[in-house]
Amino acid sequence: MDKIKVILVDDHNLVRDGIKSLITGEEDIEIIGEAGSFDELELIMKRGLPDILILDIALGDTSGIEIAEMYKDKYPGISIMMLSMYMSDDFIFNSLRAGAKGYLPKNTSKKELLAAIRTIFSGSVFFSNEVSDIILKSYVNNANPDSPREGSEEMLTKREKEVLTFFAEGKTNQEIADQLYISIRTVESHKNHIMQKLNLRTPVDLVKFAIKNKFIEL
Amino acid sequence: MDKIKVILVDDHNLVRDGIKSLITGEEDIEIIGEAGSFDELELIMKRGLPDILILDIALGDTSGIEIAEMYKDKYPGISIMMLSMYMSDDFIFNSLRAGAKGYLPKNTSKKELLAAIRTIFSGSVFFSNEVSDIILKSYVNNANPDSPREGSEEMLTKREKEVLTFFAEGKTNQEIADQLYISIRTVESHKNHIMQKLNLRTPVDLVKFAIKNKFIEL
DNA sequence: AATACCGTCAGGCTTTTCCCCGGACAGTCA
DNA sequence: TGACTGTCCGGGGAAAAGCCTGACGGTATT
Repeated sequence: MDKIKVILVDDHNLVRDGIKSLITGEEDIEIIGEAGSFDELELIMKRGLPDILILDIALGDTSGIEIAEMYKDKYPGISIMMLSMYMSDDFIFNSLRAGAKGYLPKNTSKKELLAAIRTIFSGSVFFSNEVSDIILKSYVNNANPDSPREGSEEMLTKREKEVLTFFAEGKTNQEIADQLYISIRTVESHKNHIMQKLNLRTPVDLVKFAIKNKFIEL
Repeated sequence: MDKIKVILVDDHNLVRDGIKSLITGEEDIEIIGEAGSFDELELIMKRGLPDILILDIALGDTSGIEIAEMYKDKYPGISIMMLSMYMSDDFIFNSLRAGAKGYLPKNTSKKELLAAIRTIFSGSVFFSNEVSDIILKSYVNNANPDSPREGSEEMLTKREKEVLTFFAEGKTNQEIADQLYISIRTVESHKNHIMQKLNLRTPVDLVKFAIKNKFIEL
């Protein structure tokens, strides 16, 4: 039987080594490549495709989510497992929406990691109890995690995102208006729309949202 | 010769395994224990003290920085190396102030990790080029990273911290005034003082500062 | 063709914040 | 005791933001 071919993508050497050390010794799994960035990944993908891609969600340049989205269409045969520091439901749902077949926290155990790889390879999806809990809870509260969720950045238009970014960088409405060559009224409109869409109350909430959703660096 | 005794503290198994796999095989270094939380660490410290403590800066319950501060006095013989996801200068300086003898990013190489351990054990401090760059740059800009630094929360009075917290929670000046039973003018004063002390320009900066320094949850 | 949404803009008004001044009082420390 | 700092408060004016309403052309979607 062929081994399960895995490519590892994480910009932290320590994490990559951790996974490697956990997998080494398993006879049915083989790491055929590893990368610390999207560019590296693209290179090694040319040398041979894996069955499973283990992707750090918070990759430096191009995020794991973005990569997953691109590969979902480009390589439909490859299953993607997301690796994340956090059990944030935002991350989980974004991963699902991007087509990931599994979501593992970085404090996972060897047992869980191997189970996840084998499960995904068999064509199923794998979520630890903790992750499924979060998914279930959100179903209960929120109906459907697929369509843009309440308070998710996907509800915002391109322009609104621009305005939000500038604002969260500390620019005044007038400065934003000047920078975008629009009237200050328009800026106000956009901000209002954002607040309504996201159900936020104060400018401070806007800033927090922008940080949470990585519009700006903290 | 005795081996260098190391205890590993990180709440991500993968990272711990990564470090372990890097160290295994080195004859002069021995991992005598590992922990995923401060409580666990306290337990294994009772069974024997290490020479070096490798500490994740972003530990779940008690942060690595806090632990370093506590141990600096409690176990002056133990050298602490901080491990961090980010090259943020805030993290670096907080680590130094807490008495850490080294600062390593999680994407460090095996070579650097081993060099760091051995250097610290020999009594020196270890910083990669990248880290020293940041430290140097800050010296140039900022004079002295030891006494309460420019933009450090230690410069704020109790009252100012209260005001900042309320503000970063999204309260208006008036609301803050009501809550603290002071005049809105006083609130404005406090805010002004904070901005001056921290050298911040906009209210948005205030919010970011509050988040960075954990006055509020994101 | 109708509907819905996006992006743009405006008037007019209120509220809030910002800025630059000033001062009072209490506690601490040299 | 004198100097300093923290905390408190105010005036007055300028700037910014917020709120509500209404509007118009463009572009998808259906």
